[in-house]
Amino acid sequence: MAAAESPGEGRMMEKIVSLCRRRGFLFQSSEIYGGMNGCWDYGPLGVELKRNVKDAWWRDMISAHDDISVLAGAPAAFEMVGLDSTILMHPQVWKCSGHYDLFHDMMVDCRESKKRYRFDQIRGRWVEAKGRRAFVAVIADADAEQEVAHARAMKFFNLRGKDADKLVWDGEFISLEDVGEVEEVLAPDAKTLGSLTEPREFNLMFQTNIGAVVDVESTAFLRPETAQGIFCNFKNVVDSSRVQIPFGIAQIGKSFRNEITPRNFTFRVREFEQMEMEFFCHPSQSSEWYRFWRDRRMAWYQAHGLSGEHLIMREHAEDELSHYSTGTADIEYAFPFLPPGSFGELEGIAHRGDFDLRSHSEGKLDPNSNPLVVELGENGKPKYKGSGKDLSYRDPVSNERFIPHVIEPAAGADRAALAFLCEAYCEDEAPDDSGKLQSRTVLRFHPRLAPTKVAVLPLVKKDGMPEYAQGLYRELKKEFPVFYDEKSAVGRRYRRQDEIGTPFCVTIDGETLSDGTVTIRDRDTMEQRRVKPDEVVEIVRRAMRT
RNA sequence: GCGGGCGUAGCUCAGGGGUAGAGCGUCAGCUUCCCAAGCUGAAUGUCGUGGGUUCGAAUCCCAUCGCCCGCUCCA
Repeated sequence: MAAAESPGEGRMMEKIVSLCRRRGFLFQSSEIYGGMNGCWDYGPLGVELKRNVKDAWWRDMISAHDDISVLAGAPAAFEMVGLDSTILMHPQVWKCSGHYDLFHDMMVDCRESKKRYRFDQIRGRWVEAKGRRAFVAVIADADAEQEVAHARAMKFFNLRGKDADKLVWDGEFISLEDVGEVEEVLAPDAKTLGSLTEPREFNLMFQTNIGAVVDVESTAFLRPETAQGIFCNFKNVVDSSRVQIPFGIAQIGKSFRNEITPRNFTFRVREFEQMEMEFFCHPSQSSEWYRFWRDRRMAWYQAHGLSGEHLIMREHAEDELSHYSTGTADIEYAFPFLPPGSFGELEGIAHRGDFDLRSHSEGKLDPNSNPLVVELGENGKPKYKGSGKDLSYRDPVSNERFIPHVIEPAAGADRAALAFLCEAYCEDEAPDDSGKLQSRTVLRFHPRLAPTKVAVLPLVKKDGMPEYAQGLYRELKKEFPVFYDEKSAVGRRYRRQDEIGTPFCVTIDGETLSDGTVTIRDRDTMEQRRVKPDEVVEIVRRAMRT
């Protein structure tokens, strides 16, 4: 096999996007109406791929999890349960989770410098010179803002150092929010006045209204992450399911973020599917559990085909972490659309301490406080009131009552599917029937992720081969997604299956009719061997399991 | 949101004011006992969308939507 093209080279991503469309993995949403930015539909093969990704995750997290053994690397045995919470939740959820503040900003654009600023972050001071008045805006730390403003004012009024006393400052530094005269503002990176646009609202959460009456009281948000549905149900799950700490609650579902610039195929989109798990444990063991989940999640991607150097784990440096967290790691993949050497996030594994449960109980905590305290509003009361419900946990053995710490592996299902797709994409060469090398496109999916597991092909369309093949097709179809194809030359049919990543092709030939054996062809090696038809199920099953 | 590039058949693209082309793919048939481009035949587009200029627009102009790249933003 000749050298395969690796991601990052050439027009790799264009080829993948083209293949996805041509073969029915992904289509642009609402395409017949011109498309919708940041929205993609999964076609017949794509939906199978993505569902296989989610199934593999769910199996690993929930249905195949062994509650009673102590897994390698784990501090103890643990339980796992699932959940499916709603997309619409009480508006207070997002205030206490921090999303409301984080995702809700007024922004201004500078027409001159093309930069965009958060409206509340721009401060400045009125100054007068040469009979003109200007509001010199800066983005700087409080102790440096006068220095920066002075330098900019000098430059703006075209003054020399000795004329510094001609600058007449008027008043103290104030926020741009308190300035009405937009046309007299010198934007932080501009040389002329009045280059800033009016402040515009940027809401990264999708807003809607509950009920038919539209008013402020009815405003609701589409969830920007699934995790909060888990935190809000923590008590319900504990009270109803007999789980004991340590345990995890997992959920797969759609989330929505009104990204300003959706880009890079399905990597940054406005509607996406998450696979999230919140793992609740005793604070004294949380660091061990963090390391366990971090390594386990990495191993999951590797086991499903991202085994090469395109996958990395990036541990956040100490100074990137919130003080209440003992660790955060991103699992990242070198997507072909990224510059060489850069990686895009597939999953974040975060040690979140007791931040979330306490915020939903006491009121939104100030993430910068240490120890964590409730963030206060201007009136000295909690900025966002919590539920007031006790979300602590009583250990039934020791009787100790504590607020559990949380380890959160949060993965993107669409991003994972895209990474598996990119990693699987491969162009190699294979000889045609005259021995000449021809290019071959093949998706080397892990058999568990492949949309179709087996193709059944009668070698020629005569001598009873189709009938025999159809019988085998029906038999295999009881177990897996199987494809039957009797059209055109067998070589071409092999290539078609390679291109959609079908791991096995079973061919019925003249020998089948005399001795009852079929050939099974391996997608990656293109080697075939003769087996009994009833062995096929076991071969495929085994490949999917490993 | 800003700047640049691009939208013609399922895909890759050619054409550049006078009523739409190629290759591949697809489909049908033939051939074929193992790795796509053998043979024969067929289908397919209001040239992204809307408007304007013109006797006439895929072609020129404007707007809009989408894609790609760079900024910006975002985890």
